[in-house]
Amino acid sequence: MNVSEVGPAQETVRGFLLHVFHRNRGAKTILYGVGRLETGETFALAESRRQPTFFVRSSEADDVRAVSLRSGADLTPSQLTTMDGEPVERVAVPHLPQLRRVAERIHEAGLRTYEADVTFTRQYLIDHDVRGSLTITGAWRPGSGVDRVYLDPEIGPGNWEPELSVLSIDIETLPDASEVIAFSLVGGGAGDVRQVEEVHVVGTSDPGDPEYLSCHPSEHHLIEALVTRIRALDPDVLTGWNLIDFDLTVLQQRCAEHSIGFNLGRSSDDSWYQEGDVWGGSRVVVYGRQVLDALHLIRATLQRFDDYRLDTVARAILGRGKTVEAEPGEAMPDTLMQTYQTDRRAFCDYCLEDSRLVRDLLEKENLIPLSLRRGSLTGLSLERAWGSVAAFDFLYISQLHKRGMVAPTSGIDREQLGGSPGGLVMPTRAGLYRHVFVFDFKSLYPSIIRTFNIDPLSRLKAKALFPQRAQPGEPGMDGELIRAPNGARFHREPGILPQLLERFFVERAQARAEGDELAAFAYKIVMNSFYGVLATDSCRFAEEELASAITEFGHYLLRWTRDRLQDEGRGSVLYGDTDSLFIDAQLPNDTTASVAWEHGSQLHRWLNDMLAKHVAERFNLPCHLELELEKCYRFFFLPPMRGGTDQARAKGYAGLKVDAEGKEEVEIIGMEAVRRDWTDLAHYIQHDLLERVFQEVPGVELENRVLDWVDAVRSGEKDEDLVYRKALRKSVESYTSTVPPHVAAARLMDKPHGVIRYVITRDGPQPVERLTAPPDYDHYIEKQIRPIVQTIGQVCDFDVEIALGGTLDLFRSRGN
DNA sequence: TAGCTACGTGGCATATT
DNA sequence: ATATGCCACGTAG
Repeated sequence: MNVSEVGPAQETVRGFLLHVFHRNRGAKTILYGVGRLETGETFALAESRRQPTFFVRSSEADDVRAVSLRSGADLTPSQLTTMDGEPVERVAVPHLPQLRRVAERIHEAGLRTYEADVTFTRQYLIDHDVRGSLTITGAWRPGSGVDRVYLDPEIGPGNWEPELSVLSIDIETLPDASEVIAFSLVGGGAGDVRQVEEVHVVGTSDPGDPEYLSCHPSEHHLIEALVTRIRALDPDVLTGWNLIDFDLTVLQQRCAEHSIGFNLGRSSDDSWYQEGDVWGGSRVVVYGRQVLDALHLIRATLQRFDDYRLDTVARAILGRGKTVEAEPGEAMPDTLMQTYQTDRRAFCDYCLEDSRLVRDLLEKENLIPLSLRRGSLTGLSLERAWGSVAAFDFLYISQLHKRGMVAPTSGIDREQLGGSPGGLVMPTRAGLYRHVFVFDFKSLYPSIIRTFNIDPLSRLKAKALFPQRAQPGEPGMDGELIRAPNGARFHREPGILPQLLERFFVERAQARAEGDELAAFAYKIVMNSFYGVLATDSCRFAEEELASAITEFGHYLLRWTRDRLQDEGRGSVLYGDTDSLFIDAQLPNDTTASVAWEHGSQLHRWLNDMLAKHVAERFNLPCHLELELEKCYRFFFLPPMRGGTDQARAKGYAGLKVDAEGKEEVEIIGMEAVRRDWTDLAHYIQHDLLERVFQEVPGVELENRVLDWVDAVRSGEKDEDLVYRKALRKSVESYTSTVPPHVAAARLMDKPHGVIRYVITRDGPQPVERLTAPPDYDHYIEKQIRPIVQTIGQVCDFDVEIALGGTLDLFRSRGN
């Protein structure tokens, strides 16, 4: 090694870890980390001093020694305890595979382990309090795939977040994906590093070719070029649409075929693909980079789209889509092959645009910075930044360690979690109302957890003082303990979860104050995920009593608020769901927006004062619960259930929302107009009619409006709007008990998957890709228009049969 | 390499008139 | 023909 190349021995730099992994080298297991430094350089670190560890109870240590004799395991006493205060000993082994075997043998002997499932890399990050950002202190030397290599450096928490370089990739293949014919690369630079936009195809170059195009004589050369280009551009993140399950999978196969090393990473190891058993669970490991599939990211945001093709999502978000469209009745890959052969320019533009769309989508939705933010809160890599259980685990175990405790091993003979109730839905009467206020509890579940100190540890502490179970009933106090409506008790000494939430609430407010809405949003998502995690089997800290305590406190608070409002004559509660109350304050019809909002604000102050007083009096606790005046409807429509009763449906309503300035907007929640499995025809009609209802148009006008729609449908004018969209949530073959229409349509397709778009024709359901028969207009009038009209007709003054039935008969008699 | 429950609706398959 | 149960889906929160 050249001495002049060695950096100063104790220099400390800030950086960001992109990828942490381990390698079994001889009898040892070595940890590696790869990332980017504040200086812009890349780095790798190797840690050889640690041993994989887990814990066992000191009381069972002798039995453990007997069981793990000759396994290389080394037991040493520790200062740590289990969550219920039992001392533990540390079990260390030099080699990770041994750890699995030893832990298994201990479990088989009926002995308990702690944190035996916490991965080696996770242990390392938790112990050093590193969540992405870090500081590195130590000597380094230049490396081959990275700029600096550190051996056994000291690391600690950091506060620097990089601007990551993101390379968007798209490959084009023959229609059966058997051969790669082109690829495009877009992005790749961070800061002042260059951005690229390039397309590579198999073919010979031509003077008319666009500048961004490179030609390669064969698929072999093309793939070599792709691997070489990615490594040369050296991005932190690889992305693309369905990149993991299509592009990289195909690429790996073709690399194998051509004996080209499938190495897209920063180390000398080949990249590899792992199939996921759940949709979106697959991943690709590229050493030293992160692979973020834009499709997975978009799905993780829970935004809803008609389907998840790049074209559809890009049109919805960016307002522009793919540059080549499938010919009617032809599959996309075939149209694209046509283009490849006849118009290379168009083909290349198409290929390039696909990568650009992905880059622009991520940019517009801020998904990379958001993943980065989330990862920085939860200690997870970008790829896993959206996993709730893993995030909870990381945060909770980190805090347990700080309190001198270790967590139980996950997934070892834990009895199944019983169900716990969810949110409370208040029964209501259908109708059209005026001047309705919507109040809701801000971050209800996180505030409940914080206010009532709901936490695995505070429950264990309460149990120690008061072992017998309380009966469910009114919540309150048992001595100093807090008693939830489900009978679970909690100690007052702040638990880990409430403290984490308190810190997050504070940091979120700071982020807000600094105008960092992205960070604020990341905090909100993470805080909201805590309750769900406590109710799922896959989380080691979950307990039925914890989940029920949270939701049943929610029931209690919602009912309490409703009763205060009604008992004090402040308004009648029309509807409520989980954390919201819809209140008819019985204001005069001609109340202006500003007067209504002023009234709402008074109600709001009154409610919050009462709430704080109540929590103080009944529980002797500071109240972190807060009601918010969320909106005001000038008109509010609660639709009746289909059966013809006057009972309102739950989770569906519409209203004319009005802000304090008097600006009005129709809002529809949960009803047909916002459901993907209803046609656009139904969407438009429902919106149209509701808009008119809120304008108080006379019944005759509604009748005529419906007649117009019916005529338009029969004339063929609305054929575009007759498409149903429904997802196949399992494979076509596994629909055995019934054959619903979307499955019938799917069976007419080549390789049906995802969202099926179909039309009900005179020959039954047909996918839009294979449409042969004309639409069945009677079906649409009966099944899409009639139910919508009937729902509204039940609370408005017009005749449904005149609006629909008359025309139906008229056209039938013409021999339809 | 796993957040949750509550709810309404449509349509098919089957049992009952 | 009509009632009923069950499945599947998408949605609210």
